[in-house]
Amino acid sequence: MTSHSFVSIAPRIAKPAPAADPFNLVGVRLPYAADEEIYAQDEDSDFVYRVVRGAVRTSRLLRDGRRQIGDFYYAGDVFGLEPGEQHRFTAEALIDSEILMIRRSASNAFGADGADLERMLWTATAQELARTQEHLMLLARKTAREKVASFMLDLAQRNAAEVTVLPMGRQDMADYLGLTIETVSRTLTCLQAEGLIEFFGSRRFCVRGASRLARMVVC
Amino acid sequence: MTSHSFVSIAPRIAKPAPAADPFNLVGVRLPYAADEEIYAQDEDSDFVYRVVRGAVRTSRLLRDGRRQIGDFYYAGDVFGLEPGEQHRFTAEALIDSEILMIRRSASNAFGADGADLERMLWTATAQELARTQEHLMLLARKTAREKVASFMLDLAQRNAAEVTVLPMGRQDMADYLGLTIETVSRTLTCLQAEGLIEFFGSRRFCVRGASRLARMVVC
DNA sequence: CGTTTCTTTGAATCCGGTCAAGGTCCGTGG
DNA sequence: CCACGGACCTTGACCGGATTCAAAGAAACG
Repeated sequence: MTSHSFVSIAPRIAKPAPAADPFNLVGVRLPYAADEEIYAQDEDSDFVYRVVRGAVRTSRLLRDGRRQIGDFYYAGDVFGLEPGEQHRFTAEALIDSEILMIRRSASNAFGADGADLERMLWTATAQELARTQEHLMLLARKTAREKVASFMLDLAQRNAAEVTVLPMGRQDMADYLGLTIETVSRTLTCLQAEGLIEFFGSRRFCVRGASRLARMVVC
Repeated sequence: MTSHSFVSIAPRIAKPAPAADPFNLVGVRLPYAADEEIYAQDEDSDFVYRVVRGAVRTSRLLRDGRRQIGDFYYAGDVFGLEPGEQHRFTAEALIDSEILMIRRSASNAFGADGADLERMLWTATAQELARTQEHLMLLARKTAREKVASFMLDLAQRNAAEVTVLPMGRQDMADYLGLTIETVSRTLTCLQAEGLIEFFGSRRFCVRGASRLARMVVC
């Protein structure tokens, strides 16, 4: 297992100014190794998390072993705010990561800061819902080609650098896209053969035909 | 179009006591005919809605005509609280319905009542997220049989009566489950042949093998 | 290096989609 | 009351994209 890959991905949510950031006031920073569990499915928890460095996947296991990945989270992203009493997904570090965690109920104990936290939780939940809806469309109504193309483009677009590093393996991609690992692999080979993307090894790639790629992402 | 079917489905969220219910304080009731639009995709809106009587579907159209149904809502359910500035889905009445609507920003204008509204919005959004995640699992990792079985069982379970009436047609079911209308129809025929469900016409059915049906709903 | 794990490729299969036709339900009007 | 028409639903035959099973190839790690 690679445990020191460096990944630089732009955050999904702009970090609030430090002064107004509830995480900085009451958060705790913890390191996690690759594949280490941050919290478990069905575990109840009162925390919310933010990726400081690294990358995280949330996943859910069905009884018969089928696995679905809920989402991937990168530096700056907030996760773990599933609304119920207990987590419906497991969260694991994809690579070596640093995670900031904060007690949700802290919002009651702080005056103005509590309101800030509340507001942040609300915003993050709303974003989470929007992202889940987008994921839903992808799963329900897209072909394997479209799924893989969306995924690669999405990843590349939140990366300033020319070359993007995949923090996850093919199996994780497959479980996110609702495909098998073989289909993902074949589709990537195909996209590369068409000159839309180019791989350097199996984890590093860059987009060659961004506009052509974008055109095949129906929305 | 049948426009006066009677549907009795239990609400997803228990109605709050009238005194604490923000809808009763500032809501407006409106009637909608079958297939009438309540709000449109990309329309921006400051309202939240509750089904008083009837049933509603939210759906989203891709450029090339592919349609995905977000969810179905029945009496007592709250909908329309997609977080962004504008709606990402269209909402339409499935059958003749009565809808209560309330201005979201009303929460700022009312003291304690505003807090109640805020709390209700939060709860409803959280529930919406949970439901969307469930829908995601269904779409990504279930076979046609499992999808249809889940759907029928779910519908039957929130119905006190012996016979359940489907407020939507086969096309709507298909667009919800990520299948074609033919596959839905075939699968229903198959489930009926196996004695798991029984149809009386194409809209009325009851579950015969609830436990066998439940067993095929992986979760 | 040798071993293990991950990825790619190939061939065969199958589930669900597509295309096409027939059947049913239901409202309307003769 | 029955005949007609249109929308919706079901069924059949065939097709194709994705899965499955199997094996080879590449990359990571000790």
